[in-house]
Parts: sequence; C-alpha cells; structure tokens
Amino acid sequence: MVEKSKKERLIQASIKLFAQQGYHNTTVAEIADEAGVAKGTVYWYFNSKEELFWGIIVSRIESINEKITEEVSKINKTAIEKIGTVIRLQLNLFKDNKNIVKMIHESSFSPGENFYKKMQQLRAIGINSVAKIVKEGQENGEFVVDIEAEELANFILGSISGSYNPSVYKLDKVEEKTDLILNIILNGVKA
Amino acid sequence: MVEKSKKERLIQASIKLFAQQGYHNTTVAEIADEAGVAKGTVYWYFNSKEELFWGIIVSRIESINEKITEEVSKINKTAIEKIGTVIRLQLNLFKDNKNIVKMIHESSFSPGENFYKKMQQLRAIGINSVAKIVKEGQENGEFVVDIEAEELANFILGSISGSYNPSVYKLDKVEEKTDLILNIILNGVKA
Amino acid sequence: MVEKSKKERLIQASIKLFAQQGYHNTTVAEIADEAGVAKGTVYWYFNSKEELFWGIIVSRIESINEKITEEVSKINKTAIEKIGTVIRLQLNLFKDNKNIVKMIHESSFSPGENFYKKMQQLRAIGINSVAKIVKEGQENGEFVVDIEAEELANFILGSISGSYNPSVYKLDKVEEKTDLILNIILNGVKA
Amino acid sequence: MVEKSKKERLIQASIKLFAQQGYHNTTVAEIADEAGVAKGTVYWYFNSKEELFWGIIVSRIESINEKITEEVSKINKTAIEKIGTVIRLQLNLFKDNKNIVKMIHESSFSPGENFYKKMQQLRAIGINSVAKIVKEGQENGEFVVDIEAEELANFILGSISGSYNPSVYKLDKVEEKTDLILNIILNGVKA
DNA sequence: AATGAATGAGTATTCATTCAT
DNA sequence: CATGAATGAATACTCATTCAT
Repeated sequence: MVEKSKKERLIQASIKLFAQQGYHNTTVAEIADEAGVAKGTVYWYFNSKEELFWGIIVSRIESINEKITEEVSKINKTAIEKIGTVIRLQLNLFKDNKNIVKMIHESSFSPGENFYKKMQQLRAIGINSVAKIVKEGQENGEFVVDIEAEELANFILGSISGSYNPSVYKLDKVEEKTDLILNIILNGVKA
Repeated sequence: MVEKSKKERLIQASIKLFAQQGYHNTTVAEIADEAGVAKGTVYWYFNSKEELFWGIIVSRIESINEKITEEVSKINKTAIEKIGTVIRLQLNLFKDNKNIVKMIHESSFSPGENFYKKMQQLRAIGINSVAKIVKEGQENGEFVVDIEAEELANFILGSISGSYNPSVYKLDKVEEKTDLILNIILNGVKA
Repeated sequence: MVEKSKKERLIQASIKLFAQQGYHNTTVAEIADEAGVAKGTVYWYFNSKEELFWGIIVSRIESINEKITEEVSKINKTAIEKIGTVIRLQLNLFKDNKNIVKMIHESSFSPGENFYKKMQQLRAIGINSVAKIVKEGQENGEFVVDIEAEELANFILGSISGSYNPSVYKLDKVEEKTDLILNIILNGVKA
Repeated sequence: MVEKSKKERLIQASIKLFAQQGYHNTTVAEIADEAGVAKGTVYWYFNSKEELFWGIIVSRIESINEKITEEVSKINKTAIEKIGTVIRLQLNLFKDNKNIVKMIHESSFSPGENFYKKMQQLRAIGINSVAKIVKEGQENGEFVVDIEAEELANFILGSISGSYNPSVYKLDKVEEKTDLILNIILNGVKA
C-alpha cells in the first residue's frame, strides 16, 4: 500500500505537532486532524494523549540505545573508533529527528512519575553502554585512567547532547561534526 | 519586619512549585496558597502566570550571564582560569538552584514561541561571553586554534550542562567537579 | 446444540450488566464482550441500546401482567385468594429476577419521556387487573366498599413493591411473606 | 435580599432539571444556565455533578427523618396518631417536592457505592424510627403483636411510598389521603 | 493593596452507532 | 450473519483571569 496506516499517520502527526508546539499546547483534536482521522480514532490506537507522547519518545531512545549497545560488542574496533560511532549515531539521530529531539528535551520534565523513571532508566542504559567502551579503552591504554569510566561516559554523552545547538550546529555535515567533537573529547582544547 | 514581602513569597512559592510539578501542572491557586496570599493578589504583582514563570527564569540566567561577562573582563587571569570560573559558576548555580535548573530545563521548550526565542538569546549571550574568553586564550597561545572560538564555547557550555546529571554528580563537591570537567576539556581523555 | 443463540446470550448479558451497573454505566461494548460476540453484532439483533434495555423490561412486566390478568378471570377462587396469588406472583418475580427488579427500579425514571409513559401504561394495566379483583371482592362482600377499587388496587400493588426491601426481606420464604403481606392488607395492624 | 444566593439558585435548578430529565440526561451546562450563572460557578459551590445530586437527595431525606424522629418522642400522642403523622409527613414531602420524589426514585439506582450506602443508612434510620412507634403501639395494645415491629415498619413506610402514584393520587388533599392510607393500614381491606 | 467570588473558553475522553468487508 | 475499525457528537471539569468590594 502506498497509503500509510492510520496508526502510523497518527504517530507522524504527533511527532510533528508535539515538537512544534509542545505537549501541552498540542490538542488531541489537532493531532487527529493533522493525521486525517477522526478524533475518536486516536483512542482506538492509543489509550491516552500521554501514552501517545511517551510511546514515541521511549521507542526512539530505545532504538538508539540498541544501536549503541550493538557497537559496544564489536571486536574489530578500537575504543576510540567506538566512541566516534556513538557520537555519529547521536548526531544522526538529531539530524533525522529534529522534532523528536525537541520532544525529548521537553520530556526531561516529567508529566508523570512512571515515565520519568522510564526516562532515567533509558539514560542509565545509554551511559552504561558507553561506560563499557570507556573501560575497554582504559584497559588497553587508549584512555586516561584517572577518571572513573562512568563519569567519563556521562561527560561524553552529556557533551554531545548538551553541545547540540541548532543555531550553532548545522547538522548537514555529520562527519565533520563528529570529528570535531571526538577531537575535543580526545585531545582537549589546550594548545 | 522579618516577614518577607508578598511578592518575594510568591516568587519563592513559584520556584518551588514550578520546579516540582512543572509549569502546566502548577496552578496559580496553588502558588497563591503556598505563598499564603489570595489568588487575586498574584495579579497585583504579576501580569500573568507566564510572566511569573519567565520572570524568574530570565532573572537567574541574566544574573549568571552577568557574572560570566564580569569574569571575561578581568585582566589578571589566564583564559584557562576564566574557563574554570565559568564552570564553577555554572555548577554553583546548579547546586544552589536545583529547582531553577529544572525550570530552565522545562523552559527550553515550553509555552510559546516568544519565550523560546528569548531563551535562545540568553544562551547566545552566554556563549558569546565564553567565546571571548576562548578567543583570548587562542590569541595568547593557551588554546588550540584549529577550532572556531564560538564552536568551542558552545561545546564547553554544553558539556557542563549536558553532563550535569543529578543521579551521577553529587554537587556537594563543586571544586572537585570543576577540576574534573576542566581537566577533560583542557586535556581530553586520550591517554 | 446446547449453545444458546447469540440473541439469547445478548439478553442475558444485558440483564446481568444493566442490573449490576445501571443503564448508563453499561456500555454496548461490555454487553457484547460479556455475551462473547462482536460489538457490531448487537446491532444485528437490536436497533439500539435503548431498545435492548426496554425490550427486556417490557417483556417481563408484560409477562407478569398477563399472569395477573389470567388470575383475574378464574372463577373458582375468591377475591382474597386472587389477591394472595398476585402477591405471590410479585414476590416470585422479585425472587427470580433480582436483577430485573433493579432494572425496573431504574427504568421508573430513566431515559426519555417515551419510555416513562410506556412504564406508566404498564403499571396502569397491572392496577387495572387488580382493581377488577377488588371490585369482585367488593361486590361479593369480601372487601370493604368505602374505598374506591382503583385506589385500593394501587395501594395493594404499591405496598408489595414498596415494602420489598432486599435488606429486610429474605425472599427465600415467599409463602411466608405472602401470608404476612396478605394478612396486613386484609386485617390491618390494629389490635 | 430578594435575590436568592447563587448556591440556592443552583440547588433549585438542579432539583428541577434532575427531576424532569433524570441525572444522566441533565448537563451541568443546563443547570448553570437554568440558575443563571456561569458553568464554572457550579464548581465553586459543588465539587462535582454527583455531589450536587446526592447533596440534595440526602439533605431532604435527612430532613424528613428528623421530623419523624421528632414525632417518635412526643408523649401526648398515641402510636396510631404518630403513624398518622408519619403518613402525613411523607405525603406532604411528596406534595411539596414532586421533583425530589422523582430524584429519590432515580437515586434508588446508585451511581456510586458511597452514596448507595448512605441511602441504605437513611432508609434504615427512617424504618428504625417508625419501628419504635410500632413497638410502643404493640406494648400498649394498639397494634397486633404477631408481627415483628421492624417488618411492620418496613411495610408501612413502603406502602406509603409504593402507593404514591401521581396518576392516581391527587396530592392536593393530603388529609384525606392520610386518612385513607391510615385506615387501610390499621383496619385492612377485609369487610 | 488585597480579596475571593465569578467567569467561560478550552479539552481529554467516552461510547453508541455505522458500514465495508 | 458477523465483524471491528472508524466515527464524531456530547460533556464534565479545569483554571487563568477579572473585578466589585
């Protein structure tokens, strides 16, 4: 079929609108409208507006976490190369899902306890994977050893998303940006 | 009188509640209640709920921006020292204003285009100040020159806030953390 | 087949759910579910939720009215005996159809004028039949004559259902209760 | 003031509409409209539509229960006289509050567990009071003693409300009706 | 300055009903 | 006969804001 399923259309419409206008400023009616379905149809596929929002967020983060985890287990790559891949994965996520990044941004403030915990878990999973890479690098002499692996992982992941700033970074040059960030993280800024 | 002014009490109540519950889940009635005033009184001191929210956010960010700007102009310090101060300032802001940090997090997206732009401006001011420090450091040979000052500034500021993760960082040891971050930024993680 | 027809299953499910939860708190989806059929199927057998509800109510009341009418025409019984039978019929209806009694209770008011009138009519038919018995009794000297037959009939029918109180009456002893009520109605409570 | 309070107006409007159309067929908007206030005002005075409905029901039943209880304790009246008063009180309640009677009718089917229990309690209180009168009458030889006082009380109260039928009883002649019912209850219908 | 009663626009959610298959 | 995806009208309730006192 060329025609997308109504559920898929609802998800796309949600991503677009939530990102553009924020969760609270987007109505279920608007989403249905944008997706070209009736309001009631939203509730045929999703139990609530919250579930719709968080379902999207969680699925995307899980997807990138999976990719990172995958990267960790590769044996024919150095730790440095793996960190490079992590950066590239994140930047590509940002590039391909500008709207979702915005949604994740917003989600950092929790509408509900349940989802907040879920988000914490997801972040922990990501950090954990990167920490494994770091440990590997520390063990084989690629990385400095005077900093705890987990703290380093936290810094790395944080600096990628923290430094992601649409008004500064033009994300059409992912490779370039990856090199830049990796360069700073590896060598620092001192002359 | 030791009794705080009603306006001050309203601001404190707002910070507490907005941070705990988020903007949309906090009602004006709750704020008035927490502050011990009548609902109508809120509107004597503030024109709207939004103004109350943003007034707080903006004032705090402006305050730290001022401090950074101040730091820039000091002449008896190296650029590296200045960057260290910037990190220390940020971490202290986080430490002293956990609630406000949460608010800023939320505000990175929330209610309406106007304020989003305002936030972008504020961020730009901060980056601008740090970029001046960086340029200074590049000119006097402290920092690498193959990276644009603004991009570097963006990375520095971003990595501080991005790596700020309450569940990992215990912010009671600001000096220690400052050294850690500064160390990574300056020297990188490569062995 | 031992398997009941879908229509029958729908009726049974409706009685159960309407009685347990009331008309407005029972959804067509629930009924279909309870009956083990698809939602759409309900509409093959019944034109609407209302029709389903009222169809049940009306059929039961009509059935008891028929029995009462039947009773009236018997010629080998005294009026007193006939009244006794009416009481017994009612109590047995209550006993066997607790759920339906609840439904009738609710229906004494519920959805829309049309059905309210229908209920009035049904009640009128019942009263009319009993009134015939009363008249008979008045004519042959069994009952007092200073009270209009219809008013008496109304009292009799009303006192049966009005005094029906599940928390007081244990309806397992229908004969006993019949005697009790008949006794009071006939002889009164004065010593 | 000639102008009734908004709360009072809301109560009156609710009684009217709930009785005319039933609980589920009456919208909060209609009530507000009928009372001449804004929709939001309903929620200033009442927490919910349910509370509004049940608040009315309960308060009226409590009021008549109080009157009955009062009657019980009078010492210069015979039990028969007291029963007469109970009948008169009920009929007057019906007369003055035709709408409320309808509401009580409807309430016999519970929207919520809490209120259902409350209703049971209220009925129990009424029966209890009447049972006291009956006992009194049994002790001083006014009433037959072969029937349990509580069962008799249940019958009496039940027969009054059960036999209340707007299409038969014209409630403008309360005294007459009171005598009629009292007469039947006391002496029965046997010639 | 301060109050709090009153407002009414705004919205998520439900559910009887339809109809293409 | 039977299904269940899809519809959209209907509605209780919230809450920022106003204003007479």
